[in-house]
Amino acid sequence: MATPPFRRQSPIHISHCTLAASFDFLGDRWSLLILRSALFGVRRYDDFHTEIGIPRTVLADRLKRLVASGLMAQQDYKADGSRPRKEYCLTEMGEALRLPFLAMREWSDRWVGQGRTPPMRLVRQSDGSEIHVAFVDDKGRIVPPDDLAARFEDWAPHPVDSAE
Amino acid sequence: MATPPFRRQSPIHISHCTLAASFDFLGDRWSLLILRSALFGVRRYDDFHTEIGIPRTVLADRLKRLVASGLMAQQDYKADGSRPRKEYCLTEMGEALRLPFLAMREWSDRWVGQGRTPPMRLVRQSDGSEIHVAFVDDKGRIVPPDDLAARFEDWAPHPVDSAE
DNA sequence: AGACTGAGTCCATATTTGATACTTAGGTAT
DNA sequence: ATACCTAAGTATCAAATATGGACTCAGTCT
Repeated sequence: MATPPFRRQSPIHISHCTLAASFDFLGDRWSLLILRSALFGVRRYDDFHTEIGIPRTVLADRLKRLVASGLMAQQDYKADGSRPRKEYCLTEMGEALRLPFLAMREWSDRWVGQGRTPPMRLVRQSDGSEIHVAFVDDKGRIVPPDDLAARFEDWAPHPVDSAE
Repeated sequence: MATPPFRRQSPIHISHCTLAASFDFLGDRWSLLILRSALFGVRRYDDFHTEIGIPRTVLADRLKRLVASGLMAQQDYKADGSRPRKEYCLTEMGEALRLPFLAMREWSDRWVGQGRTPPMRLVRQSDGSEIHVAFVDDKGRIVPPDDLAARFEDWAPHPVDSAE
């Protein structure tokens, strides 16, 4: 699977592709940056605003969409000396993005951060050993990328309802 | 690392974050869809156009950006009975996106494709066993997500030059 | 009561998108 | 050699989105 053969069409039609469907609600720069911050633990409107530099209108819109698509949920909180407010926390669905985002981070550290020491490393809490994202088979062995193959199911087409 | 503590700021400033930088050139719906098709083996302008339904002007723009950022390269090709043309192939850098994209696909099959049988599975070519994307440590053992920790380097800030 | 603050909304302008039509260049058939 | 065909683009322009600044709102603190 290292490099796929030339094709005129993808084997999965775009209207049946959950990956393509997910790009509808998280496939834009601002949503991705919000999710990045959220995965680091940021939760509040103004914190997203100042950290990301996103226009307030766009932030309000994106948070609404992220909540609507189930990635984030509003929660009440109350800081001393101020009135109760809402914060935006990742749901289990949103939290599950950590693996793909960390895979993406390894990619960007390697290919965008050209030789610079990555600012963050992942380690095993228990013994401090370095951690990476990789393909593994069902016996827990690492699979080299060129031993990969794709199997396509014969299925009655059920279009993905574009979660929007 | 299961759920990170609440923070007012991300530990990595956005201007030093290679992940955030990469969202500049691939963090939009169309670029992501083009890359999805490209990872399946699609290479030609008109094939992208008809498969994705992207407006021709936007396609031209996105291909230009993807080439400029090093993810794709133009190559000559010649089909029988027609004149030489250009096609857009993934570079090594673009090909390396397969892992993060497949991680993302597993996520979307699980969370967007709610219980439906995923249209594609990854298997080991050699023995057909099922393959997934996971965290592994340097001894090749799978790491459960809650045994993960992040280590931040003390580094002199070198802003990521926004590859644009 | 009045100032403060986080969390938004409103509005005018600038940019991007999307749909359709047009252009280009070499190969092929006549 | 001429006319036609096709993939790969450009041009144009109305409609949709994004941007940035000002404005609103509702509890808290003084």
